[in-house]
Amino acid sequence: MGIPGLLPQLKTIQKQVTLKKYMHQTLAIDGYGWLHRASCACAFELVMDKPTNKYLQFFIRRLQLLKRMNIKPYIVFDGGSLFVKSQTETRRKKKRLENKIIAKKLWLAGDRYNAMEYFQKSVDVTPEMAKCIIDYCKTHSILYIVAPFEADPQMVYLEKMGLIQGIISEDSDLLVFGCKTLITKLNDQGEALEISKDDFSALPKNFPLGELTEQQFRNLVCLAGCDYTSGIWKVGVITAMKIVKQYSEMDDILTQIKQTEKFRLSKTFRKEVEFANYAFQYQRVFCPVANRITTLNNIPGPLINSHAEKIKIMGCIGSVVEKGSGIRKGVIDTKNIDHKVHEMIAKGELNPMDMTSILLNREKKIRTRNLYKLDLPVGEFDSLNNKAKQLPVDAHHIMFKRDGSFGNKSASSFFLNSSTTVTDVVPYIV
DNA sequence: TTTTAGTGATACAT
DNA sequence: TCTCGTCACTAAAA
Repeated sequence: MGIPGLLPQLKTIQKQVTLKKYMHQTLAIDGYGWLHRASCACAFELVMDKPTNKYLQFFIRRLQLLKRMNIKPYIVFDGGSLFVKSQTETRRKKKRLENKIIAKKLWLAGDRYNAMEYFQKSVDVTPEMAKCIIDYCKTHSILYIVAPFEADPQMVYLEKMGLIQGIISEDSDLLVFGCKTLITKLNDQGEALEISKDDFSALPKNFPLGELTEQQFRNLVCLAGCDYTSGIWKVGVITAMKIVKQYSEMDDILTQIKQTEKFRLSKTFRKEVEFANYAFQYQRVFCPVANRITTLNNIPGPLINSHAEKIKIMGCIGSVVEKGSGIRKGVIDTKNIDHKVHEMIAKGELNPMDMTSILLNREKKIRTRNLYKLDLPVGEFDSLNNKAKQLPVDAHHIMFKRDGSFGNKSASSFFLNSSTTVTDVVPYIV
C-alpha cells in the first residue's frame, strides 16, 4: 500500500507526538485501516461467517482514547472500487481465496496455530463490517462518512474544507493527494508520528521534496510505484527524485528513459501514469456540507471537451448514478447526477459497491440468519418486533420473503395468522 | 557507500 | 454478491 520507501525518507521531519497535541480538534480517521487491524483478532470468525464483536470493540477502545483527549473523530470509510484498480483487486481476491483454502485445510488437520496465519491472510473486510461501526457511530453521535470511492481523497477533501485538522492513517498516498497533516503509527498509548507538508522544505539535500511542484511529486511516485502504477524496475523513491529533478516534464522523462538501456519501460506505463494523475487530482468525493457529489479538485474545462477523454477520466475518478435513468455511468454535468442516491451511500444506507442494495450490518445479518437456522418458534421471533416497510427504511425493521415474494405485513401478524415457523421464511433486516 | 528487491518472522485480545 | 500488511534484515548491484 502507498508508496514503498517514502515514509523512511521523511524520517527527519517525522515528529513524535501524543494525541494531547490535537485537543479540541477534529481528526479524520481511516476507517478501513482500523477495520483491517482489528480484523486480525477475529480472522477466524470473519472468514467462517460467524458472529463477532471484536472489531467493534477495537473501535470503541480507540474512540474512547480520543474522547479522553477531547478529540472529535470523523470516521471515513472506503466506498466503491475504481475501474482503474479492478485488475489489482481481482488478483488480491484470488490470493485471499487461495489462503482461505489453505487455512481450512490446516484447521481440519488440527494445526490450529498455523491455520490462524492463513485465516488472517484471507480476511475480506466488507462494507457490512463498516455498517456495524456506523450503527455504533449513529447511537453515539460520532461523525462518519462513506466515501463514494477511496477514503484518501475524501479525507483530504474534508481537510481542504476545514472540517478536520488532521488525518489518522498509515497510508503515504495521502501526501500525494495533498494532505497537510498526516498522523501515522498511532498506538494504544496515544503516541504517534506526525508528518506535516509544511516541513517538506526542511528535508535533506538527497530528498528535497519541498522543491518539487505537486505535479513533480505525482511523477515521482508514478516512477517509484504507487497504487495506480507498477513503477519502473530498479527505480525507488531516491532514483525517482533524481530523475524528476533532472527532467520535470513526464514526457521528457519517458523519452529519455526509452533511449537509455538502463531501465525497461512496460508497454502500459504511459497510460498508467495518465490514469494515476486523474485519480490523484480529480477523484470523486462527497461534500457533507452541500450534500452533493463533487471532485477533490475541479476538473479543468479543456480536459473534458472530447468524448473519448471524458470516458477515460470517468474510469479513473469513478462513475456515478445518473438522475432519472438510475444507470451507473460517467456523468460529467453535476446537474445530471442523482445526488440523493449518493447521499444515502455517504450515510451508509446504500451499499457503495453496487449503489442499489441496502447496506446491512454484518452482525445483525448473521444473527437473523442464525435465528432462521435455529428453527425458533413464532413467539420468540416475534420479540424482534416489527412492521415490514418498503425500501429503504432505517435499521431494525424486518422484511421477509415467502414463496419468492416479499411480504409487507407486520412480522407479528404474519406469524400469528399462520402456522409458519421461521424456517419457512427468509428474514431480512433492513 | 548507496539503493533496491527479496526473505522470514510476525501477528489479536483487558 | 462484497476492499489495502509490515518491519527488520540481507544480498546484490551500481
